[in-house]
Amino acid sequence: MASRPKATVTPASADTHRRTREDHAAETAQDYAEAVADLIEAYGEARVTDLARLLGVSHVTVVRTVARLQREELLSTRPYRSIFLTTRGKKLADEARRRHLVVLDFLLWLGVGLTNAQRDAEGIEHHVSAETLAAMERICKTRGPRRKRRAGG
Amino acid sequence: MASRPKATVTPASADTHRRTREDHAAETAQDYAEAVADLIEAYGEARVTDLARLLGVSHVTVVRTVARLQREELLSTRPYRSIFLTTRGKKLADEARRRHLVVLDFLLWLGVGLTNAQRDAEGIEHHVSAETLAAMERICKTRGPRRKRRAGG
DNA sequence: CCGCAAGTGTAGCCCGTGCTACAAACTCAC
DNA sequence: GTGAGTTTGTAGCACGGGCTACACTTGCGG
Repeated sequence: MASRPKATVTPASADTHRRTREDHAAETAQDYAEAVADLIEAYGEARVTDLARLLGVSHVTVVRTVARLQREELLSTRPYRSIFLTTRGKKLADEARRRHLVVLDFLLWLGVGLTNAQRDAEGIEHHVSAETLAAMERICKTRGPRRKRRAGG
Repeated sequence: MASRPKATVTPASADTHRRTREDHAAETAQDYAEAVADLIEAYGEARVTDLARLLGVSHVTVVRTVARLQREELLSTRPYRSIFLTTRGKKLADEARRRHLVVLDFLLWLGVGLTNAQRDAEGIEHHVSAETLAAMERICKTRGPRRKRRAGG
């Protein structure tokens, strides 16, 4: 195989593709930060069980992930106590929510129905660069809300 | 905590969040199918090493993942031989590439620079529902390509 | 035909995230 | 204060996917 023209795929493509464990872990972190912020806002505190329900996983998974995020200083908690966001965690949550909202708004602007817009926003928000996010914001503004009547679907 | 108002988060939110191992595995499958298709087109065959380079992971990772995808009948290969797409694999690759192109085109339409558009498309393509994809296509067409001069940056 | 480099495969490790089953702590009501 | 029910934590398993180190094939060039 030494002879065949090597797949001289530009290194860039590898870069483009590379989505490592760290990326996934970072997504999880954002989801948790966002969820904790939501719960605190809604109920005054975030508990393991509520997080589990909100995120759709077992409480065990939450416990372990919260432990990891605590190691990473995004959350803080003590055994059998509720969960808080650290300063860094708050920042992360804010960014995440902002992204989330921008993407969601944008999808609605695009004409996507609420249900799908919400679902897709969850997935997309972790993958939009600052540039794309800015473009989304811009277009939503300059062209005015084009949705309204579709908000139900 | 039996008393406090339970986080009566709509079950829907859990549904919205739930992104399981299977989702990740499915994304990987799409990436591999797409990559294999690309390599076959470009070089006539897909080999482990080329895939590794293209995807930016070690050959070992490729070998194991290819084995899994072979189990799932998306790819076929034999030891030390090159890798083929099964019928199902081809179908998956086609869908993936179509999505990819639509998303990429759309991002360019949005005014995002090529580099970021490519990177973001990689991430986003796995998370757009059929509805969103359709909306993207529609808007690209009805409003004509608004990019061109920005394709470089 | 033989050796060597490139390609491919295997062993074995780590980590994140999912689970069930079980144990411990907590809290409320009595 | 105590018991019951809820919540939280722990043990132990599975799996995907990342890696390095090492072993084996392959195929080309001499």
